[in-house]
Amino acid sequence: MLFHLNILKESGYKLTRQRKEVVKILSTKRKPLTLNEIHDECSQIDFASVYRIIQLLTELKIVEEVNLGERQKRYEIMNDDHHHHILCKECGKIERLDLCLVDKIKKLTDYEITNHSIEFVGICPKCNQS
Amino acid sequence: MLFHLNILKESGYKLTRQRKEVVKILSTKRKPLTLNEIHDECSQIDFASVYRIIQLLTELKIVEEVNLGERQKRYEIMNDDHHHHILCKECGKIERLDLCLVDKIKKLTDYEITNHSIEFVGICPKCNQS
DNA sequence: TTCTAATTGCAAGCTGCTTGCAATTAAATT
DNA sequence: AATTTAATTGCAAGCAGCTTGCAATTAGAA
Repeated sequence: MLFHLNILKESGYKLTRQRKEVVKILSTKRKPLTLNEIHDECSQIDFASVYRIIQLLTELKIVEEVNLGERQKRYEIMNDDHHHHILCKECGKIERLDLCLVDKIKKLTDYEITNHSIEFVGICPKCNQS
Repeated sequence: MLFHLNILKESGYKLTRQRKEVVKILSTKRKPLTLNEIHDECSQIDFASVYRIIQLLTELKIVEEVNLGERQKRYEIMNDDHHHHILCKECGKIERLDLCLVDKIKKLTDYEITNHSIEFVGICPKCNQS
């Protein structure tokens, strides 16, 4: 929380009531929330501001985008414990997975896995030259 | 192509001009396309029909959803060669990865990986009971 | 306390689906 | 081959979730 606010400050951004509240919500919940869920938790912050704050926090790597193939993206506070997620198709519950090797997953969880996705984003060699 | 059309037929769906054309486009391109890209390739098919055809093809597992964290989902014809993808942040190029173990990826590609996601979808034990 | 550039709230607009419904059509039946 | 009818399509309208321009507000430097 304080650590994350420092990143904001040190990067030259103002510590507004709105930014502090959004960071607080994400730090408390510690799970991937949609923009709407974050907005719902907020007292008196416009949706557009939540949107812009989350954009900024993502750029600064204070939060991380989580994409579970739902209609909307989710956002989770970033710590140094890299992990992934598992989503229940039926009830929508999202749990956390602390391991990321595919083969081990089925042994590690009691879920009946119906889908998984492993996707990478990066810069291709051609783009990397220029 | 014919194989995929048979699945449609055997599942009791009509082989319409529109369905055949969408399957043909996906079979020819053999890469993940957005609804808009599919619609653009079509001659005279309404967007809503493309949408409903893709929904059906996905249910029948003739096509597979591909989620690369973009604004829209993509859809790719499904064969028995399970694979994943790598997207270039700069130029948007999407390449195919025939391996799916994370650690090996960086050695297997010349991309500079900036993000990856491994997400699972399934049925949680509680939902599985009921 | 004053000042000013950064930030916010408001309102309008956009993209990418999603749906209801009447018209059309594939294919089963005659 | 013609008829029939339930499935499928096109059209048009609508919606969720984001995105942006701009005037009002405010954090924090002076």
